[in-house]
Amino acid sequence: MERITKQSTAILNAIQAAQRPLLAPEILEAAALEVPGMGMATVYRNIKSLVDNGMLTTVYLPGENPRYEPSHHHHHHHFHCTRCDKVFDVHDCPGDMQQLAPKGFTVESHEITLYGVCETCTLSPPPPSA
Amino acid sequence: MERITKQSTAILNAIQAAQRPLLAPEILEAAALEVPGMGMATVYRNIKSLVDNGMLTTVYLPGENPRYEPSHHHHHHHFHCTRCDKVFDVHDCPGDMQQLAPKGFTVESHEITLYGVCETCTLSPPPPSA
DNA sequence: TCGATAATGATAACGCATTATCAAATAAAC
DNA sequence: GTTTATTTGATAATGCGTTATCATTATCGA
Repeated sequence: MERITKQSTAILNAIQAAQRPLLAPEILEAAALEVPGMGMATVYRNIKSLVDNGMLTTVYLPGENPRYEPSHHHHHHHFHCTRCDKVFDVHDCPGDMQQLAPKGFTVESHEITLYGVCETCTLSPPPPSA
Repeated sequence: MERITKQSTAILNAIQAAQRPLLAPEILEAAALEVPGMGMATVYRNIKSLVDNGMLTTVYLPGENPRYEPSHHHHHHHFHCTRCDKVFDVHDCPGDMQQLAPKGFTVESHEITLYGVCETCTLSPPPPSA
């Protein structure tokens, strides 16, 4: 992945514009708006390259396929909307978690996932069921 | 899964004795001590049945295969030891997380995973490398 | 503009956890 | 103990995300 192509540009644009971690199929969907006909393999190839470069960070959430976001290099968490299944960054953190662990255990890091309803879904409730 | 068999008994024993969530292969390993020659398919069949019954709860951690523990029906979290990869229950909780979410988002639940070194691994450091 | 070479797209293949299949073994009702 | 239906074990098959293959296309340095 040394050359700049329409596809690699569209993929990077999609990820940076999203402002939230995207699944591989979401990256394809967004990038294909810019470059119609783009293939899934191209998305995976570029993701792999960007992750290896350190430009992209892989976000693992419980029971979910990996998502990808630009590397932030600062500690943050994630909010998973149970309506639209989109994931958003949460920049706040309750801080040290050592006190939660059992005696004798040493906490080195932690991950927090919040679940609920995002602002968009709150403002756009689902249509009444038939 | 209506009949009680050596296998189903051993599987349930293994899960209840573990005092921590187990992966399917860990359940096989433990139950096979009681019933040698047990097959993986039997483990998956019994897990599925117990989960359907509500006896077992599936524990999803980021980037991990599902683990299983007896249904607790109380809110708790998990500690993942980065040395031995075992997962332990954490019964403490920092409480409501609404304040972490962005404006306009509603938090309905949360998951916390702690990472670090468990007591056993702290007391049994790895042997010096060759 | 040309040429070397890397990237793409289509598709096959892979890895791995999980599920289905089915003959043999076994639990439990009679 | 017999009978009958369920469970088991071995193994094939499945699902699905991801990666490899390879002919074609496109980038970019010369």
